[in-house]
Amino acid sequence: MPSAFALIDCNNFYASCERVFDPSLRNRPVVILSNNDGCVIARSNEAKECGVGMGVPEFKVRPDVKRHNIAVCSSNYALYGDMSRRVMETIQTVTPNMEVYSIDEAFAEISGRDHQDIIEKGKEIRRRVLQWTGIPVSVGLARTKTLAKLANESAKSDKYSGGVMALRSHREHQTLLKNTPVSEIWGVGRNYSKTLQKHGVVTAWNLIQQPDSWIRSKMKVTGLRMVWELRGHSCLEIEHAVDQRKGILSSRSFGRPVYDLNDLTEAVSTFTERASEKLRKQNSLTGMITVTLVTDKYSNPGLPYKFGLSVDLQTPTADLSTLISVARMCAVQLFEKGRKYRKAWVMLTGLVPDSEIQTSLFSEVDYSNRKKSLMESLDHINSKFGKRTLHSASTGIDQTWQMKQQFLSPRYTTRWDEVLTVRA
DNA sequence: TCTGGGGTCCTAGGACCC
DNA sequence: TCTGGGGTCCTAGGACCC
Repeated sequence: MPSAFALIDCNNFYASCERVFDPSLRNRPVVILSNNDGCVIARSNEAKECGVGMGVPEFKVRPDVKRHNIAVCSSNYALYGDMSRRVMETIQTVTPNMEVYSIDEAFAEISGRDHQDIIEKGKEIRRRVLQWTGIPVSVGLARTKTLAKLANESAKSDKYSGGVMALRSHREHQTLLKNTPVSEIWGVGRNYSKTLQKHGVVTAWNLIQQPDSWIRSKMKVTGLRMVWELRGHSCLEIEHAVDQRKGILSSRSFGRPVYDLNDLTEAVSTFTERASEKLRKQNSLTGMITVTLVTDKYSNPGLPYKFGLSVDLQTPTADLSTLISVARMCAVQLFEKGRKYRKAWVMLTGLVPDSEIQTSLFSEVDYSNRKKSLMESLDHINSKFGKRTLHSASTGIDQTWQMKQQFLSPRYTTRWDEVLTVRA
């Protein structure tokens, strides 16, 4: 039975989520800002047409916002995360063999009696997701994941595709590669793109003509794999296992510059709290914690603006108070009076499953059963009654450094007190 | 004044050992 | 005192993704 890889991608996902619950946004350009309302991270088609660029700082788009009556939203990850789950569950009802690739994308393997049957299933995914969740998606179908990505792009840009595009014939394959600049290939970023163009490799078609050894020397094995995929040899499979993260990072920019050690340790404690929550959620312990303080990188170009410190924990742990005390110690050591801090991050690495605690010869086991059950109760209470119901005192009360979210929509689908009111 | 927050994989090079 | 080669492990950094 023939089969194909599908890439299902939500159109302008964040903007579409906002529109599901606020119909007044439907015929207006919409942009979504990053955390801290810093820059544009998503745009509706109309906003793209108004010339709003991706990643542009918020203050630079203000004139456009005014001129074109653009709706501006802070990012609402509680809403987007929940909508994403609904979309993924819907896709799975059509094709169980799927991989959640990101918050708004999924790969799937679709088999059918023939090509036409496969395309019909692609259309069914699109129809069902739209009907069940209100989110429009595009579907690209091809022999490899990388080609499915490209097919998806043309499903989006081609008005007549109906949101579904399949690469079937040799000719279609060739035409698409000839029309695709290297910079648009999945796995080619800014740097590789520059190198390739310098050597006269401009389109995907040019790229697949190059000898393997040349590609490997320029773009390593990952690049070579990608080129094979473009040629039509599948090298990347559907990955089901949601594997464990290898590192956990928690960080935020501050809503205002921070000069004070107290504010800084408060923030670092908060990020440690969040990171350790993620750590326990995947049943891991961490062996190393890194705290980094970030100052304003734009005011002194060229000078160091990141200051980090890593501590080997001797024995892996997931205990909040241990982690917070180490993280605070790092912050105190890194802190220098007079610096203008913009951001901090806490990274946990050297993760091990909590079933495999290895006790170090020279120190006590940190993550005792007593601590473990304390942490379990903490996580349980917070998941039942809401985040930060119980939290460490060191994370502060006022949190005046917290990020800005001036244009936040309600968490319609995950909080009872913010559910949409149809008629009040 | 104002510039996101997560992640992954790969490689080079240093430390160390035999 | 001089010397080689091969292996492993770890880390930093660079590339990429959404």
